Amino acid sequence: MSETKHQLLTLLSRMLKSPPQKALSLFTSSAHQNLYHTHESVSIIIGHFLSLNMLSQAESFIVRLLSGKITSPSFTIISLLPYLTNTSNCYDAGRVYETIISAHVKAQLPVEGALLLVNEMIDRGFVPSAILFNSVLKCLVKECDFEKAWWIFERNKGRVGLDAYTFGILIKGCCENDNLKRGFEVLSEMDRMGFSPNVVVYTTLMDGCCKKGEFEKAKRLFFEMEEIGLVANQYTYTVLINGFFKKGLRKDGFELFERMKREGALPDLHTYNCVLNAYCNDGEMRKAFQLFDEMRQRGVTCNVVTYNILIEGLCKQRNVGEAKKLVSEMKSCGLSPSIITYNLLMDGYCRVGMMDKAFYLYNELKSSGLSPTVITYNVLITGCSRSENSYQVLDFVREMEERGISPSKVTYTILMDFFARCNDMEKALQVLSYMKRTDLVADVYTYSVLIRGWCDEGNMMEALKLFEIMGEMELEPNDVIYNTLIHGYCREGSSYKALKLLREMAGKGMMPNVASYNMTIQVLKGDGKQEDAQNLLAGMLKSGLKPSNTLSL
DNA sequence: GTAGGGTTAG
Repeated sequence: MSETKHQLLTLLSRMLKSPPQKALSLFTSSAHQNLYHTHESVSIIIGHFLSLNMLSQAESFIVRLLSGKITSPSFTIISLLPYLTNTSNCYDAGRVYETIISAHVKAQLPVEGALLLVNEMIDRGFVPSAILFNSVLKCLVKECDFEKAWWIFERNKGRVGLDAYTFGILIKGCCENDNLKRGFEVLSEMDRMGFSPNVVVYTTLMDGCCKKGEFEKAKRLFFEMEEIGLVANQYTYTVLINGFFKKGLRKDGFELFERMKREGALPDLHTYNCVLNAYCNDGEMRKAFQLFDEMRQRGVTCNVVTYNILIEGLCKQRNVGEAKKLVSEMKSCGLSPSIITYNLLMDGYCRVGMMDKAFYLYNELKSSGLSPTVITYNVLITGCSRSENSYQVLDFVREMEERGISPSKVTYTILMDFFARCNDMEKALQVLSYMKRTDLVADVYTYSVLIRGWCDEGNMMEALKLFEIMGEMELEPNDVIYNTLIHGYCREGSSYKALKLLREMAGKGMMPNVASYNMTIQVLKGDGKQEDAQNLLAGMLKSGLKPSNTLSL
């Protein structure tokens, strides 16, 4: 008999005679001696725990096994299972399954393994608890495999434990997968199956409605929820308030915030951050700071996000000095600036042309242990490309790639914009073809940059080609693109082409800018098309725009 | 301890 085999047998017999904790320590210390463990030795430990109803110990032991911290990683729990659940063992096989599956989920192993075990468990006539089933469902939804989660639910809903959480997880999944309709179906299904929806379920679905811009549906859910006697909590209000603000419904957002306070649902950190963000986006910094005081007076502790919101507001107003002071303030409150804080402040400095300060912060963030992100580089590259530091643009591209950060669609667009502004459309298009070789797809912003480039060069043929490609790709051109093309056509004196685009954009409900109107009217006049010019002027006045002073008819 | 809300770049 080999030396190690002898050691193992000795160990096994000692473990069998010892109480669980002692057995475990014997096992753990043996793991350092390069002993090759077998299913028997591992199952003795787990069996000890299970037979003494020490489920959490068994579970944490299995988690350690699964993460390869106890024995070789090739030791899979699934191969252990037959030893634990065979008929000669006294353990409750259902409980063994629950313990192992739960450990599997906690160890964040691929969910397929857990699913396999759930199915096996069901096939052997055991009923997974709601807690267990939910945790597996949640994993599937998290891994963006919602269809699979749905299928598992549909297939097993009569054979597993279910509760309100199950439906909450499914509704969240529906919303994240852009399937609001099915979210509502889950809510009815829940009712049909005899489970009462709770505030969380309603809140989740309301959040989904808001994110899809379906405010009427969200409001209806809110009323429905109150009708069945459920009381909205901080989450419910915050979801709605944030939803309103995100869609520009400022008045509704502020009204709901006041109502929330009246109803006694105390706004918390998230709520205040939402409302603060709304003020900052409106440039209402005075009101933002009043609210900042209010939240602190009410004992709500602000966090890094709160400061980031205020810092962004100040930076967007070009008040980087005050923003910098807030960073010092947050530090003195014991809050460490996050990478977002740095990105915001660097962006602020870039916007006011203080590139040296931005570079200084870039070095500071690196030495503070934070890692620059693709956004960090996008900020710096944009800053360089629009300042005297344009020679540094490619240095930062190189640096980000050296750090293993892949350029995003935004990075490529910034670079296209940079070359287009240098009147180097050849390079700009090279960037586009480079981007297409990755799996990134050009969007409206990308095309607007290139179209503006061609228009600035006076090459309307190429600009129009890109405009047509956008149509083929079913990308809806925005007002920036229309205005750019209109300017281009006016510059080359093509009054009717400009007029056609003006009408096209108005037909799509977009508002041409004043310059587009002014230029088109002037070019029409130059072409002797007085009637068209007059009509356009009338249309312009009707939509509330003021013609420029230089316009004489 | 199994479900819900807030911040950055073109």
